[in-house]
Amino acid sequence: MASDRPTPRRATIQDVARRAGVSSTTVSHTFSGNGTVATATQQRVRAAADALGYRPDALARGLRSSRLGVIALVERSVIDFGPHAVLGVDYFLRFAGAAALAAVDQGYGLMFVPDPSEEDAPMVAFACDGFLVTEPTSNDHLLTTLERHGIPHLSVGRDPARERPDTVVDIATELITDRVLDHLADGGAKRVAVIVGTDENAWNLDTEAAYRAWAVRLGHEPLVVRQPERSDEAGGREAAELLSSDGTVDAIYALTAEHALGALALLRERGLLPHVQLVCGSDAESLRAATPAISAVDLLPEALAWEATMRLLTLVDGIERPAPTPDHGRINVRRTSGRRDQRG
Amino acid sequence: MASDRPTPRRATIQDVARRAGVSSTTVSHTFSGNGTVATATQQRVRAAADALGYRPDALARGLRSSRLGVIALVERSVIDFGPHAVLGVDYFLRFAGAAALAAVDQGYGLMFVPDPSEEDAPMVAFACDGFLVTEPTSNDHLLTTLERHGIPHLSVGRDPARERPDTVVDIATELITDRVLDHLADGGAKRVAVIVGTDENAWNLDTEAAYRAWAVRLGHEPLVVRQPERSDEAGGREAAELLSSDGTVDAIYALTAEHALGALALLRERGLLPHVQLVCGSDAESLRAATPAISAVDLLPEALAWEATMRLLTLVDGIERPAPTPDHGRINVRRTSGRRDQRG
DNA sequence: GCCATTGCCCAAATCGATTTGGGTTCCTAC
DNA sequence: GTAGGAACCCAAATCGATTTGGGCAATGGC
Repeated sequence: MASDRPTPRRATIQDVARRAGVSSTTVSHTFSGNGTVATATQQRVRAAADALGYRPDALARGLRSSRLGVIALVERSVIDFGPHAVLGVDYFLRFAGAAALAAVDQGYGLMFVPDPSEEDAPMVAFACDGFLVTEPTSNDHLLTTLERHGIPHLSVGRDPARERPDTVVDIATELITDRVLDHLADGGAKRVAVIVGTDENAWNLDTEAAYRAWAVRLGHEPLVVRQPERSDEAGGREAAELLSSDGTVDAIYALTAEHALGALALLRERGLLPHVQLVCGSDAESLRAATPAISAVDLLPEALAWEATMRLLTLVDGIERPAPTPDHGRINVRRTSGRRDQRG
Repeated sequence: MASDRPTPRRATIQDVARRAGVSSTTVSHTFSGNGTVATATQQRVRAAADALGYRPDALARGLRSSRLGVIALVERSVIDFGPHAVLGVDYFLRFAGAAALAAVDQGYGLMFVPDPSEEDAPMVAFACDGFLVTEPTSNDHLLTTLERHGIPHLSVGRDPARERPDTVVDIATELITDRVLDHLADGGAKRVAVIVGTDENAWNLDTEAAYRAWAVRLGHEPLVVRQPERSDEAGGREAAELLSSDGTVDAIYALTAEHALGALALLRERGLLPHVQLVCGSDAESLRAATPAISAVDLLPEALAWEATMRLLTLVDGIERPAPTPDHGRINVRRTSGRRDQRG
């Protein structure tokens, strides 16, 4: 049904060679820069190529050089939970979009793939030149496979069970956590509690660790509530209920947007605003649109994606690329946190 | 730097053939089902393949059969405006995620690409077996190229300047528009106005057309405000200001989430809620989280993506696939619309 | 004048699969 | 007993590029 049209066969390198009156080797050299080709000949070749609308076949080229020109993006949460169940939606789209743009900027394509080590994964997944894995889980199976096969890869956020900082894009969780906590203290908080998720990823674990260290440093009694990521707003509400019943908590740091929204709803009902501060660990549209707008950490997925893509490509083709921005996580201060005289 | 490890060369079909004591032809036939291979031989081949961890090389296979096993997704808005400027964020991620899952489900990969007809596009973009183009613009250049080359493609939403319904996934804009308008009328609206975008895509144009037809049918005077998509909330606010100054408008249908949010802000300030109803044409987290929560059309991107992917794959490989759901657009009624006795 | 170098170009091998076009056997039917 | 067909297997061509290993002039150095 698709192929009954008189599809005009794409021009090959042979066609160009014939038309320019040279060998295919010369055509190849003209475009790749290998070998030496007289200027006049080059012009003839290019003219012929233009006339025929020649574009080299990525597959044939890839077969020979074993480089396809595509990197793979494996977004754990999206793959595992399905697109409609993704938390912090903005983060993953922004990451994927920016990574795609960055890859394209360097002449590569970006492929969205499931875990290629699974049996039913499309074979082409394995043909990718490198892999970007967001939020690896503990002892991530895919990372193990990639390591064993010597395939270039980078994880965004570390695998908590792994010690390979050379293949990790640091999301600076400790730094960010400290910043948020200091910000809350600066806003007058005497007792900060945190709501983290239950997935075994570095974000959850490192946040909790950094929080405990901070609390110890300041002589606070740590107070951590763990709620499954998928418990959504109900989970956040529940956690906040627990925390507010404590009576001493005057600031909450919730990692996921859903939990923060749930917490906000409860705080509002109980009339605890603006006394209790609230900051969310991953910014999202929904936080900005909430009433009152919730302060949140912008994880800067674009910057992260750009850095990750560039570093991965260097791993892939050995070409050094401009250093990425060292920026990491910025607090968007809204109505639910900050100095007392400035909040609602 | 990446290749100094003693990468164990991947097993080829020759290796398997040697180990099983057969020719490579037989190995190929064993896996493809072509030709005839004795059961005993098949077992030997499979055993050898397993032992060597053989997986066919997608590139080599693709070169011969000119089918890579990858479909391309071109999301116009994301490509053109960049990931952080995307309107209706949820829609595009949900679409991309669902399309990726659907493709994977059928053994294909999904590649995120920029317009491959551009000069600087990665060559591999052209190697894809089929193309999904969301929200084509008027006289979309890419669609023209694909048509000319006879490459299977589908657009989600029609190109307003084109008459090729066979390559379009219908987003049922007329139907949805009627539903929304009826819903508003049902909620008591006597005069409905719409805020549409200025991009020349079918969504904007068809919505306006359907609205005008509806207004004529009911004897209303049509009232349309066009605001650039990128004017964001300020644009929505401005439009709403214009509309409310009219005095007779008691319902607004705004297509983009940003415009709806801007409109809401203004209505709230002017104390026009709940007298003036408000519905948004594309659901998003931010609408749900707004106060009061804004009614909106869920365009069901997952269903759309699933249908589009399946239809495209049928175009690609000729294999008929299960019929998609005929469902299109569902109104999530929240606080800003509906029967008077049920709203805030 | 001769050898070495450089510039320019090409034929053939290669990448790893699929597909074509036969070859063997072996069985059945007449 | 032999022709015709399955059943089974393989060598070689093919896909469209890159890469290797020369070949042939013209140039330069001695």
